[in-house]
Amino acid sequence: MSRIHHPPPEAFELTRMLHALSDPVRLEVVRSLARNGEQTCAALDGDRPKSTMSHHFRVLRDSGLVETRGERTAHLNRLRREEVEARFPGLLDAVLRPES
Amino acid sequence: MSRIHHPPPEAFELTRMLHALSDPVRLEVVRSLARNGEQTCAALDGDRPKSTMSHHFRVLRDSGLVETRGERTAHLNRLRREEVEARFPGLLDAVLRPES
DNA sequence: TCGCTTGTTCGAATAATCTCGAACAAGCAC
DNA sequence: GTGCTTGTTCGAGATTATTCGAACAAGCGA
Repeated sequence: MSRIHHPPPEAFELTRMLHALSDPVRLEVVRSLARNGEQTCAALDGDRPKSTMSHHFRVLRDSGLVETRGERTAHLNRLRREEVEARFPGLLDAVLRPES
Repeated sequence: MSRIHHPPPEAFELTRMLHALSDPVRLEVVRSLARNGEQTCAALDGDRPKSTMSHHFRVLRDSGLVETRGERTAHLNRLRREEVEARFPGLLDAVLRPES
């Protein structure tokens, strides 16, 4: 929690979001969130250190792709599908195709 | 000329292409090519040094977004629209929207 | 309270990217 | 040939990303 800030859709920047999506680890996280809905950070690390994942989640949050809800001790992450779709229509669909 | 290689669509990698698109200069180049068709490198530099633009064009080529045709002394660049669309449907449309 | 769990933050090392001047290659005109 | 133009390549510097251990904060249960 604390200084976790989520930008409003008007503040989304395309290049920032594309950069966030251009990392294999983060892209896999986004796909898992799209497939399985809300998940904790722990469920999404691929045996990677927590500090590494925390960094990736921060990049995803700053871009607007992910919202982290600090419920209880475990944080829940969700994909901001509607907001991203409204701001950059078609982008998520293109990136989430299984064969991509 | 020389070692300019253009990957076939099967070799396109999504993360690589997203990274190529995540730079403001390169995104502007891609948009200009989409809007105006084939253009030389000189027509696309924004008063940036040639070596800088050459670097960006190489990133764009390696990702599969741009094809450079070495006709005469001036090289012509074109957006590989159909190939990108076939490999990652919807991606270019999403990125080329004017309001993005 | 103590211990356990989940994530964040800090700091540092490593790696990758971006930028740009200088030198080079190739085509064209004269 | 010389000169001019267009781009590439090389090299270096500066900036930014990525990775990860260590320390920290906060919630929950015994």
